[in-house]
Amino acid sequence: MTMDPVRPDFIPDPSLSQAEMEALQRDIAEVARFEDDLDVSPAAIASAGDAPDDDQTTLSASTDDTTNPPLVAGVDQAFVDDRAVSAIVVLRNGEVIERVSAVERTEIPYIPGLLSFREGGAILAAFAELEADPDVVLVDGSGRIHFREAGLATHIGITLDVPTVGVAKSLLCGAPEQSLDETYPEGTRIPIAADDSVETCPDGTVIGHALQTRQYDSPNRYINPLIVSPGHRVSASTAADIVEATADGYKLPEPTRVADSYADEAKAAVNNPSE
DNA sequence: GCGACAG
DNA sequence: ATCTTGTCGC
Repeated sequence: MTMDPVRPDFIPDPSLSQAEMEALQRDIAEVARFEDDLDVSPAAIASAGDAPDDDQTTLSASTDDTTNPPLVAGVDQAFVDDRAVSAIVVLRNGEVIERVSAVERTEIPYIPGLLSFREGGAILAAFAELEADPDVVLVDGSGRIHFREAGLATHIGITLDVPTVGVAKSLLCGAPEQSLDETYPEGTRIPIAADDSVETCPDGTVIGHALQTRQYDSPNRYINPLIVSPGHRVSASTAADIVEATADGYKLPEPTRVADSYADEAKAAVNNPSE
């Protein structure tokens, strides 16, 4: 029971023309669902260290959530020449229960807006090796915050029909409701609204948030917020809730951090076939 | 034409 | 993303 495409017709094909890629993204955006349709509540997601408790403070955690802790996966890529290394880790209660990786040749260069056609193949190859069935997947990059509302997280979510969240380190498009050049305290959420750069939905639609998962106490140093957006089957606010629930003292949520280091490890292995 | 642009 | 030394701060 591995994760294979449920919608083969949406698999990112790097041999398509740019116009065809964009057309495919519009089709994806039409079937993408930026509403909650997942089996877990953010409150039931425990980070490393805090195991589920039975007091009544975790209001939205159901009995089932406590019995079957949600599985949260993180995906990240590293590159070696013309090859992409995709790493996936699956966490339960903040602990890694599975990790897989795959290596695929990159067929096209990085083009803003078409990232899934460069990295998608390696990511899907890695998912085909995964045995766990994650409740939600954190993908490095944008989801709905995309020119055609079909960023990497959305593309992967639709192809595998799994709930996904896009976690990016910078803003691809859209208009923050407040300047992102200021220093904000931890927990700050700034809505990102669609503007003229998002051609598939009405201006003003909230397509994601800038989320300050970490911030320095006082110095003249500051940390930029993460850019979080729905991939598929998750709403903008829940996407932010999930990232906040999986953050554990660092800017990046744990699933993403762990996938990050695993990708580096897998990359080292590609450079050193001996190990 | 110019600017902007996840990883 | 990747190439990289030093440096600031807890």
